[in-house]
Amino acid sequence: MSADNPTPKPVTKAGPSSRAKILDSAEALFAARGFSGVGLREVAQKVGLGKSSLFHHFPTKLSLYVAVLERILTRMDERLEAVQERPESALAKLRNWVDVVVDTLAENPTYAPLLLRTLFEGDVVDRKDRAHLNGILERILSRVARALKEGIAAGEIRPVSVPHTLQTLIGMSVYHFASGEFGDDLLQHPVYSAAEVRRRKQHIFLFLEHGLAAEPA
Amino acid sequence: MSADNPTPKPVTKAGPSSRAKILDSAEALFAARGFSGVGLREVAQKVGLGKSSLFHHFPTKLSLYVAVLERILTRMDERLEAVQERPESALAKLRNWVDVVVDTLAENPTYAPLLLRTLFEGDVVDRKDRAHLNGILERILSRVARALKEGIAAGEIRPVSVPHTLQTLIGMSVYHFASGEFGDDLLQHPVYSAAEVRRRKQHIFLFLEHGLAAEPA
DNA sequence: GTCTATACACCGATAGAC
DNA sequence: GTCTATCGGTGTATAGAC
Repeated sequence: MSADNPTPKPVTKAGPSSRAKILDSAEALFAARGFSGVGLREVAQKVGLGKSSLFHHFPTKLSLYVAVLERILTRMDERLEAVQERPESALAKLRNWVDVVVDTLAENPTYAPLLLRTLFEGDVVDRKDRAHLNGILERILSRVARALKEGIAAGEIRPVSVPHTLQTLIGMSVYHFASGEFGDDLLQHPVYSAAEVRRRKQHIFLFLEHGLAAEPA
Repeated sequence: MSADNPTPKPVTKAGPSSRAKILDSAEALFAARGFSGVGLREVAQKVGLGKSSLFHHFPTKLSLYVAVLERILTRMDERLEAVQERPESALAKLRNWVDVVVDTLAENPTYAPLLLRTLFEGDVVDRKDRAHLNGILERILSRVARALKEGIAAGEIRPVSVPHTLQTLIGMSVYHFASGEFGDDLLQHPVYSAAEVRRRKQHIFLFLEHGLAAEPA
């Protein structure tokens, strides 16, 4: 792919590398205004470099964007990988993953907007990069899909459509934390406040277990 | 607001006005690539006009964008208003609205991406226009919120957080139909195909009523 | 109401000095 | 590895003829 490491990481640490600083700044800006809405001029200024210096680290604007996404997806994947998968019930596994995903999104307010954007800004990323990013994304989703299938096979979970359920889970978590000021207005509290994050988790858990109905069908 | 009608509608019809044709073209392009990703040159070309002619109908690019959004929100609101609100159960009302919203999104593939975009492209629309658009949006959401509150008061619905439930409903409907190629890949069928639209509705209905659990708690 | 011509800022990207 | 200077192109928006 087009966002390889030019410098394979200075293990001899000496503060954050320029590359990391560029990624951080670009992540914040792309999350707020999308690929087309951000100019490299602005990124460079935020990093404290000249515009042309960016091209030493990333050959094109697109490669920078892809590198930002790759870092986010990788980090999310790593955190999910670290979750213990003891022989639990499928719903308990699901609950654990929701817990980690919500925590990760809540701790990194750039993640949800950027992830959601790339789902329908598909036009900007070309086929090759998209395939690479989809690979990481698929690792994440396949974990959940497997748990759903096992739960259904065991009779623990209704025979739902697995893909539609994945879409619902993404909507309940990623969309919520990407909803910006609209979400703040709706909740009448900041979406990213500790209290609302807790409420969101609770809402998702209970929704998964009971839906809306008050009395069991 | 900044997107008023210069020509207050030619009731003497003679084919679609330039204004309507501009709105149609802009809607398709903005849905696909967002505000910053679309140039007026491209819009004008799609309409079959010169670039400068657009400024006769809309004073700025932003006013065109706002006009597109306003038209979508208004149409959605009108369709929801037409739904009979007989003295039904709260869950039945909810079901009716989900039915109409999903149909409207499914029949107009530009709606979901554009609606979802504006939620976190908040920076582009200024305060005044945003207030106007939020007004229409609020009319839509308040209907659902009222039904939820009534259902909770009547003991028909669990004592959920109303705002969080609204977010979940938006995620389940708007996000799903905005998920583009990613959604197609996940479902392994086109999101907008008749069969998948039907499945989505069914999925939402059953999820609202039961969640995921197979056996009543 | 549509056109051509134009203004001027910014875009992503390159060349080459240091 | 960062800089200045510059390239060609496009961005929104305006002026003014028709």
